[in-house]
Formats: sequence, C-alpha cells, structure tokens
Amino acid sequence: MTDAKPQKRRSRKTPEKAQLTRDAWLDAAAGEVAAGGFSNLRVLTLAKKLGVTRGSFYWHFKDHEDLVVRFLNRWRDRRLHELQYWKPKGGDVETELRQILELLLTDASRNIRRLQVELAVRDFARRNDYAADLVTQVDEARINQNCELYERLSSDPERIRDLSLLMYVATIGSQVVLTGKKGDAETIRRVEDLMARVALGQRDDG
Amino acid sequence: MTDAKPQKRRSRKTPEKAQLTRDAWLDAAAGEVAAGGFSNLRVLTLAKKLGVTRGSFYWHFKDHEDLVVRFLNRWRDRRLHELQYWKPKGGDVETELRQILELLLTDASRNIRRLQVELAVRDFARRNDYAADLVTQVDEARINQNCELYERLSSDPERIRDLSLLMYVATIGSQVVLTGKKGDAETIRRVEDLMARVALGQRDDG
DNA sequence: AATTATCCATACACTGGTGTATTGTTTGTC
DNA sequence: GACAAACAATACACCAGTGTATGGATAATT
Repeated sequence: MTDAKPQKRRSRKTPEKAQLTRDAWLDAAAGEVAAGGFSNLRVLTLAKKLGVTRGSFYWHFKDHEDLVVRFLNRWRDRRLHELQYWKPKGGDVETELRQILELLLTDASRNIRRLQVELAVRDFARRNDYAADLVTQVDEARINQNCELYERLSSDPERIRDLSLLMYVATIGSQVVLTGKKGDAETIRRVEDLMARVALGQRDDG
Repeated sequence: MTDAKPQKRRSRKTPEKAQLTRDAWLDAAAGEVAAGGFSNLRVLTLAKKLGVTRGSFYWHFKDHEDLVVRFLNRWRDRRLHELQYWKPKGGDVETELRQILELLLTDASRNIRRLQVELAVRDFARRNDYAADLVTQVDEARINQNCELYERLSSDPERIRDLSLLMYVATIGSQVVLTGKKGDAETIRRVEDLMARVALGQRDDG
C-alpha cells in the first residue's frame, strides 16, 4: 500500500488527441464507484467510458489494486484538505452552528456524486482494512474539527466530544437514510433545524 | 419480483445426508452478504460452503436474481415482524426511552452479522430499486413505531415525527461510523446516554 | 534527423462466474 | 415393490473480467 509518487508530466504543445492523465482515470473511477460501489470498478468498462483500451490503463496503473489504493488515497487527501474551508467564519455560536450543520447536511445532500462516493468508501471499508483506516482518519479529523465549535457550548471536555460525535453520526445517518426519495430535501432541512436546537439546548447554562 | 410461495416439505424419517432447504441457502447467503455485500453473493461459492454443487441451487431457485429477491423479502419480513417485540413494556417515559435506545444501539452492535447484513442491504438499495423500496418500508415502520414513544414527550405531531426521525438517523449513523474499532462499545454507550438526555430535553415542559 | 520516452492498441492466456440439460440417487406414496 | 417426486451431481457452452507481452504511434529531446 504505497502512496502516489509525484508524477512529472511534460507539457504538450498541440495535443490533437488529448492524452489521458492518471487523474482522468481516477475521475472516471469516481463515476463508477458512485454508481455501483467498488465492486463496480472494472478496468474494462472504465477504459470503454474513456474511449481507450486497457493498454492505456496498465500504463498509468500497475494493476487493479493500484487503482483502488490511489483512488482511496486521493479521496482521503481531498476530504482532509477540504476541512480547511469548514472553519467557522466567526460570529455568534448559533450562526456558526447552523452554518456547519447546513454544510454537513443540506450541502452534502446536494453534491450527490460526492455523497455516493463517500457511502461507497464507507461500505468498502467494512471489508478492506486499508479503506477502513482512511475512513477512520477522516472521521476523526471531522469530529475533532467540530469540537472546536462545540467547545463554545459546554466546558466539559467529555461532553463536548460526545456532542460532536452525536451530531456527526446523525449527519452520516441522515445521508444514509434520506437519500433520493422525494420530500427528502424538506425533511433534511427540518432535521437540520432540530439538530441545531438540540445542540444549543446542551449549553451549560441551558 | 414475485414473493415466496409457501413451501410444502415432507417429513423425513432418517435424513442420513440432510437435504438442503431453501432457508438453508438463504442463511448461507446471509453469511456471504454480511462478509462482502451483495456483490459477494455468488452461487458457486455458496454451493461450496454448503458442500454441494450448483445443481442443488438451481433446484431451489430459478436463478441468481431469484435468490436475491427471496433474500430481500425474507429480510424485510423479519425486520417488520421483529418490531412487534420492540413495543415498550410499560413504565415511565425515561425507562422506556432508554430501553428502546439500548435496543437500537448497544444490542444492535452486538449482533454483528445482522448489522452487517442491514448495512449491506442499505448499500445495495442505492443501486437497486426493489431493495430501496423494502428499505423504505422498514425505515418507515421503525420510525412510526418510535413515534408512539415520543408522543409522550411532546404534543406537537410534527415535533414528534422529527424527533423520532432524528433519533433514528443517529442510530443508523452510529452503526455506520462506529463499527469494529476498539473502544467503540464504550463510545456507543456514551452516545446512547447523551441521546436519551437530548430526547428528554425535548419535552414540552422541559 | 535520429532517438528516446510516453502513451495506447492488439492479441493471447487464464480465471471465475452463470445458466442449462441431462442423468443419478434418494425418499415418500400407493 | 413400483412409481413418482424431491434433491443433487456432472458436463457443457458461454461470457466477462484480469493481466501480460508486444508492437505501433506520437511527442519531446538531442
């Protein structure tokens, strides 16, 4: 399970027939994973969708497992990196709380493909130790990040962590249960509102 | 997508080499699904694990899809039927609340195989309409059932439904996030406790 | 211009899975 | 005991997918 080595690519002047990059393959892979999970990630169908043969694939990747590992690594890197933009912008507690909840729930449910991929990764993690490890990293980072917010609601460290965890599993659960059926958008907004009230109700002085 | 027809089986006196029933195949299928999801449900490996050849399989089932449908139907029937035992035994609100939460969280996480199957079914439902329909049925039934409990916490019907939904997605999320890592049992108990306090805090008179 | 590195196509061998047809074996019924 | 039904084994055709070896085309470097 080795990481991606930095790829030195040349600059082409007139790419008549655009050459494929490894990232292009990974993007296509994301489509397959989102649609049917990791068991749906086949190099044959992938090549077909990209309009090339498998000869190209085995240039960019060692084998099928190599693709999976690189895909997972990229997923983790992006999830960890995007946390940087989740930092609260300042303002009172309630505003920030509602902002973060909207990001976790309403926004997440809009970005269908990203959500599908995340759920697929989680599912894959149940039978793949490497994926399980990455998911744990991402979960930990997110929960810790949110702790910074909930610190402003309580002073008990344990209470803070539990609250952050509870809010997190509730959002994940929402994404698992409320997915695709009509009326879910409205339902998600109501759950979001209730979660905000619940969290605020956990104030020390509440 | 037809339902299972009632199977009339004879009584055998001395079953030297026990004949397989359809349920035995479904039980074995549950093992495969729990271990690797529905994409891991192959009639070849299934037959191997049961010590027979595929000739037996194609006696009990029309084809692979038939197996999947019967498996899903049995899953739904059992999940709907078990709800009958979730009915609160009486007692004050807090006791019943904690009982139901323990059932949903601590108990569920103990029954690993059942949990794995449920998560696999949910994952499969994302790309199979029939499975999605069954999952919706089960979710609806469970949420409605819990509503009966939360009615004793609030009088606002909408508030009741939202609260029941929130608690439900939180449990599902817990099962997705907290699975297998060491220390999860303790974490689940703490989340369970916090959820109880949160729910009780939503009382009208709270 | 020649050469090299990069990228893709083609062809092949191999594995593992489904489904079907046919036959064989055991068990219950008359 | 004969017959039929229930259950399982065997053998076959078929397809989808991986991986590898090798050749071909094109762009970059010298």
